[in-house]
Amino acid sequence: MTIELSKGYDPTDVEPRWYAEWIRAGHFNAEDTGDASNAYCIAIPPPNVTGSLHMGHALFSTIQDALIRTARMRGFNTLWQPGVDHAGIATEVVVSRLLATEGTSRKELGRERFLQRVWQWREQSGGRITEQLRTMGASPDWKRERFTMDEQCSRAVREAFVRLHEEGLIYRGERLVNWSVKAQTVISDLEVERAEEDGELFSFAYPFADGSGEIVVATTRPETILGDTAVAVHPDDPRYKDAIGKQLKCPFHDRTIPVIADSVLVDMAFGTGAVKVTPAHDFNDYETGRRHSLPFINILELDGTLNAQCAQFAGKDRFDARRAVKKALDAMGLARGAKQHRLSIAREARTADVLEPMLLPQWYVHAKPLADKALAAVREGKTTIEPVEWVKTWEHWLTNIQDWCISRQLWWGHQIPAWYCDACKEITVAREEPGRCSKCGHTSLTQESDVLDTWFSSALWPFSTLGWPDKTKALETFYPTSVMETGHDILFFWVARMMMFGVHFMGDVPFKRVLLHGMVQDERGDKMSKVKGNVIDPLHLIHGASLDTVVEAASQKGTSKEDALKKFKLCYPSYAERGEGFAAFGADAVRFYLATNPPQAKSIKLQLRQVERARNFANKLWNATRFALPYLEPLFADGADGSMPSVAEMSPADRWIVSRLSAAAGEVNSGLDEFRLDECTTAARRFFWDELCDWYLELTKPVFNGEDERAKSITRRVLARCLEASFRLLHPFMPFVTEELWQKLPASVRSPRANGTEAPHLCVAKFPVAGDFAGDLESERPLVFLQGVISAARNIRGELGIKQKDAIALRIRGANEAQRTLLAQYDAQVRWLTIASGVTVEEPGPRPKGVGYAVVEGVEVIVPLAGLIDPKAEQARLEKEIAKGKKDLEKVNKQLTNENFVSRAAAEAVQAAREEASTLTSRLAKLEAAVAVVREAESG
RNA sequence: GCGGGCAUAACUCAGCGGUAGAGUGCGACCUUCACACGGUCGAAGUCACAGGUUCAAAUCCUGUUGCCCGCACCA
Repeated sequence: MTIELSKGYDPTDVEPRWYAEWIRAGHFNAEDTGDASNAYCIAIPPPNVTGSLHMGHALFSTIQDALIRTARMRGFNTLWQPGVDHAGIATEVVVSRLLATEGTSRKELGRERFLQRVWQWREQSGGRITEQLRTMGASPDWKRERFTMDEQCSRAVREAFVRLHEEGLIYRGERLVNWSVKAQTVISDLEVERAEEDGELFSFAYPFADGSGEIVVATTRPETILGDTAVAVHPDDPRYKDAIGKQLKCPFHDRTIPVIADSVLVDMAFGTGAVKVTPAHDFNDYETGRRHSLPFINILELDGTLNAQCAQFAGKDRFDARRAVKKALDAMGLARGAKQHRLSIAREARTADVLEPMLLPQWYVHAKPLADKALAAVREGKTTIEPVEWVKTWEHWLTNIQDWCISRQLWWGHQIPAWYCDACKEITVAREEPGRCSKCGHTSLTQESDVLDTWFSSALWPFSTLGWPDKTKALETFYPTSVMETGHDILFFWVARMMMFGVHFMGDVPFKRVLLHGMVQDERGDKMSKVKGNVIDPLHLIHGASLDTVVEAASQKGTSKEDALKKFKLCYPSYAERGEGFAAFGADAVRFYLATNPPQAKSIKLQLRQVERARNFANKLWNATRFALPYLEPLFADGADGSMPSVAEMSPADRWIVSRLSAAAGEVNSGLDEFRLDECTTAARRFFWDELCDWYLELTKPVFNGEDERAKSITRRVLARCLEASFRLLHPFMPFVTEELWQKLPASVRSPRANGTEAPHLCVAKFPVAGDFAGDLESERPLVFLQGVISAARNIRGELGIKQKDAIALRIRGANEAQRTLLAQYDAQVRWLTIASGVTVEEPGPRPKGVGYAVVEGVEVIVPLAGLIDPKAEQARLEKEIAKGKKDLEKVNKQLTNENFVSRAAAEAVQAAREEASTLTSRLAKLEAAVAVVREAESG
């Protein structure tokens, strides 16, 4: 039977088919064996349930799936633990928007009905990201999919909260926090997004209460005057020496505030050197207030309006109040001008709301003791962080860690398991709803309405997903997990917190290696954002999309077509110049492209043409197989021997390609182990394209078209085995096309699983290692010589402009016995690859005229084609060669005439230089003689 | 201000002590029996700058300049 392949590879047909087949076969399922020695596990950094696939997801799924598939092929009991997190704020925003379109709201529904609605949304739309990961070819154990809000994870959350509380590591306290008016919740310092914006610095005067003058202060938030409880100056500032301790009159209140001296808060050189202090609404002022025991006056309601303490401004929105305060100060004659000012503004990521520092009671995790353990784990080498540069960042953050504010004023999330006694106000913390107050025994209790920060549940992820707090077989098998792989931007959010909780609750680190990758950015190195209009949807690359579709997806909704296109062209100049959208490149191409970037590069500049190049590579795999299959036909027969021939049976070409395969396998393996996927893809691509296709395949053509059945049989097996091994090596990076092609190969050449049993699919076949193939540099040498001869002849053809249709009569001089044998053996191949009518091996003789001339390993390559060769072109070509040779020789001679080099350098280095010098000298002599003949011919 | 990183061919990046590499792009030729999503050949780099260490430096050290990323500050 002959399998015929279509002319080009079409991923849209192949990819979904194999994914379904792998799932059907259950290959992604891990087993809770209890045997940790053979286990390999990665817990997915859970994507946001509201999310849809972006380039960051594409990158992490590419990297993690490559590691996971490799481990699986190597025979490990492999678990990639999937799942998503419940993304408190983001989900409430999404569902609230949905409610708005339905004419209702969160408030109107009330907590219970709102939560029902969120769950309904979760069922309907919350699984998109996991579907998209399937499209990428990701191979987690879907049977174990977890959600941070499911029963198992929720139980872990309650357990963790209660234990930490019992240990005194969770407390409730009133501090200054970041309040989002729009999201109606507090957020932690880490989630604050700061950016420079244009603002205004407004100056006004505080008159002294005794009428002896005034102090001018400046502010970007004039409305906070209403909460001022002091004005600070620097103790060493001569301007204000006498003012310290005096009272100032508040413009809108019947109260006075003191002038205090504070060297921490005040920078004498900035503005007037006097600072108004609003302890309840500014982080620095808060600290100042504590240092000086100032009153803390809260001026804001939770909805962003000014409260009853704010005189005539009470009830006004914060931004209206700002304008009103300025106007009022102006009217009172206290305004002292305003100027433009760049300042950094803190916003909430989801709503872009300006955050307000406010004094509110919240729940906190006392982070220091946990952070110390996390620090120790890395210092002791229990967990390694790669690339190592990040260790310093890690240390810096963990040694300066702040307590973690874990309460959120949301409904969607894990409601804090704390109950307030309606009688005595005592707090009872418990795993399950307590019947009575732990202090007074009263039975009327109200549960804390706040929920926990989403990251609290994410921090438990590496073990809550494995069944904690129960002692499970899964934990026994897979904890600590092998690797945590994620973007470096998430080091603190996830990695540090997982480490803190893992070490604390499990007594052991949650992962042995932390691998951090960079950010995918646009072609120019800018972060992807809809505002910039440079967002690329990975699914468009996979399935194909028109330019209109691509451009529309790149920008925010509502951007005009022209605008969006302009932005796209700006951000992707080298692709946009074509004015085309994307062909269906396929998931393999996206994966392979992403894997060609060094993972540790801080930014990966998306080069769309390279995705196309990766697609072309998939097509190359396809076509090489298409070429080979007809010749492999005998291997399809029952009982056919598809084994790799022994070295003794192999031709020099066979030995060469097998040795190259061994080298490639070595590089792919070390690249995987060292988190250098770029090295894997480079090595595999080079082997397959530059060596297997460009050389070996071409060399087999005369064999397959010849009469030597024995040679055919050996070649066939070597070729089949090389293809088969290539697919195995490439499978972690291009799972679909390799599976498709592997299945087309004769069963007799397909490798078994690592344990020796039959592999029904490539995704579980043994991963190759260098030692599987006879690798030996010495055995490569004959082919290197042969390639040198062929390349030399081709170079002469190309540079002298010899037409394709003109066959040359190649002459080789000065070959030794082994080289002659080789040339005889590969006569047909040399003729085929150099378009020669014949190859004559001859003794040295008088230098011929009117020929192209080259020297390869001391052997002369002569291309006689009188009449077709332009002597001037040949002379120029030879002179170029000579110039290059002279330059090289000069360099080597400079070394050799340096006594220090000869006496001090390593013996091998000196020896190599000597050999190089002698080779170059003899080569130059021959080339110079040849050029002399050309000159003579030209003049005569 | 503190910390980290980068500077190599037109572009994106490898290399990190022993004669400068890849892919893209560019130029020429080729629709010869797998592939034009292809083949062959070619051009293209004083490896940011200045010192130092070394027999030998893109590679190690110091400094300078220019970019980038964190963290802090910004009344």
